[in-house]
Amino acid sequence: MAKDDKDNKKVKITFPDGSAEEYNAGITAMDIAKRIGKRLAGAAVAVELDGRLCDLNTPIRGNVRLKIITADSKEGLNILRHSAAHVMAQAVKRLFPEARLTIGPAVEEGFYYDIDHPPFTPEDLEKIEAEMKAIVAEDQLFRREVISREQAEKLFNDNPYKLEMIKELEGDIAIYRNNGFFDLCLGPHVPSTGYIKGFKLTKLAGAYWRGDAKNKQLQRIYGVAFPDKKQLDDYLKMMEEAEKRDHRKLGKRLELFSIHDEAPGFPFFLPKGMIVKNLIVEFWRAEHRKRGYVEIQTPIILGRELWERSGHMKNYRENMYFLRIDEKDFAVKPMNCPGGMLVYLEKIHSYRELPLRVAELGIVHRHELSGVLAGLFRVRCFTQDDAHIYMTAEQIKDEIIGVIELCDYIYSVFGFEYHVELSTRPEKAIGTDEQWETATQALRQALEAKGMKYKVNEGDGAFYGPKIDFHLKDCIGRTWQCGTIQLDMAQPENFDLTYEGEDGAKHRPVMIHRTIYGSLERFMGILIEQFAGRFPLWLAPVQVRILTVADRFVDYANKIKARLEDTNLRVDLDCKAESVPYKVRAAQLEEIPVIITVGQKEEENNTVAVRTLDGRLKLGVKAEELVKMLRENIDRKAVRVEL
RNA sequence: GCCCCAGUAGCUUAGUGGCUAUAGCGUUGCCUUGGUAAGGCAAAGAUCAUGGGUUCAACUCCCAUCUGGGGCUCCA
Repeated sequence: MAKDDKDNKKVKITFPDGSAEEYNAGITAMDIAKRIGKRLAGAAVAVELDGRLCDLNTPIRGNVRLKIITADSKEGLNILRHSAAHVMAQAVKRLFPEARLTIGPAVEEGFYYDIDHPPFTPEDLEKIEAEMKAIVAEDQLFRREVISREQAEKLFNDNPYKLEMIKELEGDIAIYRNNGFFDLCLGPHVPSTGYIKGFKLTKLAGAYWRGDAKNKQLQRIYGVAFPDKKQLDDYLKMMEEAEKRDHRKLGKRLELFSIHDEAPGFPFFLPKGMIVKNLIVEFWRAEHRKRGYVEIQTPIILGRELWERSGHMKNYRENMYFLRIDEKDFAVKPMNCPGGMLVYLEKIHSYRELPLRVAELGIVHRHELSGVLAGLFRVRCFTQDDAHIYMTAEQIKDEIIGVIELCDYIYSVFGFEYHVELSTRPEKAIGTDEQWETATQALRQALEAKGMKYKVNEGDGAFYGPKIDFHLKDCIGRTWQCGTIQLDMAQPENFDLTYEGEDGAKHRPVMIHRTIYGSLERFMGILIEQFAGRFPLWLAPVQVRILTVADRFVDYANKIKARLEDTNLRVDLDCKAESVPYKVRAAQLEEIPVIITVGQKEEENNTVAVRTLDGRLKLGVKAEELVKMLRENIDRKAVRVEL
């Protein structure tokens, strides 16, 4: 790009819609944004010049493709949030000059900054927020400066973190100044601090330098930021609403599960939660049977030698529970695979049996760090809907595609959206480079064959192989890994698994571990939040509640109840001496999908009055008619009851 | 495990160095016999998470432990 031709030269600027205009060289994107302001959806915050993000006040000296970035776009929001992080850092430095800044990126909904300083208190947070408001009110300009390495090292000589970062940077170094504050930063930024209109500091946390627990713990301050106050308020309101769907609260209110001090991280399932759990298992079994899986169950406690052989003693020990019985060491299984291996080894397998799909709903125990436990999302004991598939190398791709399809189908029945990640070789790993390469390629190819978008997590695989993970969202937008497909080219070696090939010789099978729900517990947590406790009819613990208008209709109510129960519906009866509105309200609060009322009119005409959760009422319905309608809703696993 | 915050009837919650610790929901009993999101009255229900300390006096202040929440690290 030309540098010094700022004279009266014209530059040609091409816009994303293909149109082009000529301007005097040296014009800034800000000027252009002002001229075309009305055509922009939101406030201009930055610009993309030939595909590179730049500040709005960058002078344009050559022909370029130009795209104005507005505050309502994804990039625009990131820029705004990153600028908010700078403002926060500036506020912290004003209030706590001895604090050392490290890094402060934009994240989804907001930003954070990691700061080396003794822990902040919630009162400090308020002060910092007030100081930020002052800085925003001052509307300070953000100015980019490119300096040499030496200048940078001098400027940040009191900050070892920044010096470490400078060392890793190549070429000249960019800093941003606003008023007296400066920070190492690639940019771009919004033109001035006044752009940051709706923000709030949300939480304090400890975080390790470079994300490594061996390093010093820093103080992380999180905030959210939006282009205006209204969007911030909407966001805060939405979060408040979302918290009402928290599975921990609903689990208690709807009597689904409980967790006690006597067993932290080990959930109890209550009768209603058990109904839901059993139903999702039933569904899972049916779908697996259709796809040629067989099911086994292996012990929860297995001898130490097995874990030595599988490599778990070496690679997973910290997470395992041990016990000693009759002077012999045992471990409680953290994974199902070693048990599955023993089953495979029980007989000689032929190539004709492959792919061999062996499923197991295995209860596993893992000693997770106390700080990570979270309701049903992160527990120490969970049921894995595991399966091991043994196959030939040629079968890998099709098998993985089959699992991807099964996952997609099952999630779609629940109406879940998900995203996929591919994780590659971690530092702590067994197996050779070639094995890892082949295995990772196989997963990649399957994903590409299905045309799936995926994110790559370098070094995030299991110690025995690379994996594809399926992530589902909870009510506040956090994602949790549920389904997983893990290629394992190591365990078949460890256990010397073989099959007899067409040539009569022994061959090593390839094996995958996979789950769909991941953990029944975690999946149920997601399920509860997804439906906000209002389960579809086929999953509802109580499908129909019958209520009586007065005591003298209890006999008739019982007759109706027996009738419905004959068709396997889950029905209960409320004949409390309370008013109808009272009992209707109670049933609605329990999220019971169908409420039946019986009184004089119903008994005389041998009918019922049916109310659904949406408040709709249907009078004079015959019992057979109702059963037929409910069965139809259950059979197609309808999300909302339609009568 | 680390950082920040919290812990009062089954649930939601008031309270604060000082008589016997609020209230609503729920539960139980009685009255009411009703028509689609709360009828009335009454009773029972709390060693204020646990253990220490400070004080004439602690639910309240301090320390430790446990548990929970949000992050970090880790992971289904």
